[in-house]
Amino acid sequence: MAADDKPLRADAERNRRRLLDAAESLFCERGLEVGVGEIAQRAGVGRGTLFRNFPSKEHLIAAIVVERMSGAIVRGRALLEDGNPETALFEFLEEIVGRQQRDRALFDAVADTFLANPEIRAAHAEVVGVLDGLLERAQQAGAVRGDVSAMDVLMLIKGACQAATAFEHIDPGVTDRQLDLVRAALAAHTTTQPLRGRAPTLSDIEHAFPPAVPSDPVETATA
Amino acid sequence: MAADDKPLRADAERNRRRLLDAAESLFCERGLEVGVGEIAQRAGVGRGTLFRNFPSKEHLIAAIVVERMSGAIVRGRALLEDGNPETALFEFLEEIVGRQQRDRALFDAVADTFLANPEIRAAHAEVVGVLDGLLERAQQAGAVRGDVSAMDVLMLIKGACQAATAFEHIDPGVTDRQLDLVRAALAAHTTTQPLRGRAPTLSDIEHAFPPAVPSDPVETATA
DNA sequence: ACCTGAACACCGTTCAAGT
DNA sequence: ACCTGAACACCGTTCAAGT
Repeated sequence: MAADDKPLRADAERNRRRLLDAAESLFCERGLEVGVGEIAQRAGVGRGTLFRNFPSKEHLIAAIVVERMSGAIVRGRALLEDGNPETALFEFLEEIVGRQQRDRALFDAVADTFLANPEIRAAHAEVVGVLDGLLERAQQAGAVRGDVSAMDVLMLIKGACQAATAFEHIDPGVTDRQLDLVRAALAAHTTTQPLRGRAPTLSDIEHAFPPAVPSDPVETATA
Repeated sequence: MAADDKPLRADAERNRRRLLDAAESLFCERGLEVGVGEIAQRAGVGRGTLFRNFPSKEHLIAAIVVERMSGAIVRGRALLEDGNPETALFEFLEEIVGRQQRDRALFDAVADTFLANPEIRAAHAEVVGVLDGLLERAQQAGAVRGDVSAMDVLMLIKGACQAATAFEHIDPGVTDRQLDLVRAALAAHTTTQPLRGRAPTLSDIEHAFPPAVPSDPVETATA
């Protein structure tokens, strides 16, 4: 619901793209603290145009993150089609983790924006959906233990993501190494005791963030 | 090296403590974006006093993080004394992860500050040291696989940390669950293929951040 | 030596005026 | 409809004046 409702005027659409491209490359180069002024300048538009397209700088960041995530989703769907059940899951995990490496702090912002931004929540839900498909196939093939959920796995690869963003340029291979450890944790033939608690699910998150207000905090009338 | 060099005047020392306490509780309550003005006010001092004690807001945050980390270090040392080799390691991991839960975004800031702040690097090195001791004992007891390093483990628990900060209040038990998965990854009796790459070590980090300049970027002469 | 708060610089956001 | 850039608000940081 929402997103591409009104077809936008031609030049407006073009400006929006330019802003996204400019922001993406600037964020990649120098991190999230680049000013909106510089972004607008690089895009060849005024500052006001940026805020016409995106309600705030955070929304701009969120839009880029969403684009990145949908890239991963496409890859994941392809793996669901052809990939072999036993390995496709881990190829998808590598895909996700690999994206962290390219965009530095971009994904760090997700943790915060997560809470508020509905578009990111939607993209996240799709990632979990694809991951769930890949996971179930791997489980039915007997390659992965049956008592874990997609969100279990998503949390598990956080360490690999950190390795990718912070240490890959120092020690190439840490990321693969972390993923190997994740593999070991998910191996089906473990004689380890069963996991405590219940498998976390998407609705746990949805439940925590009700539709909510359009983000503007209600102003308290000053006596 | 550094830290408590000069014994500080009595009132100055007291102001420093008040600032740390005020900042700690305010950060806990409303996150890192609380203004320095409000922190100084809560501490009962002027804004200037804050910047006399801490070169920047980030340094203030770092100082709090360091205090928290040394709390964990104390606990870890105690576990090295008496705790039994097979379980002490995981008790320490629970200790670390538990701290994330209490302080919300406080530890998120570490990932960034990490790079620059030497005091945090020092505290971090101590954590790795203690963890290394606990890990080695567990390995010699045959409870944990022998091919992992302390930093391997530190990265692995990142997922558990995220669970602790973001999901524990929704689904109590996720953190324990994640730690169980870490346990499975570290189990000695895995028949999994060996890990790729080499075990990451502390000197990998040290090597990446040379003593460095006092943080002020050299100004480029104009024209 | 240390404290204070007014002043400064910077950056995200808005909005009246333009096309 | 959309674009623009000057103006605004906010916040981290500095510094001259005080004790």
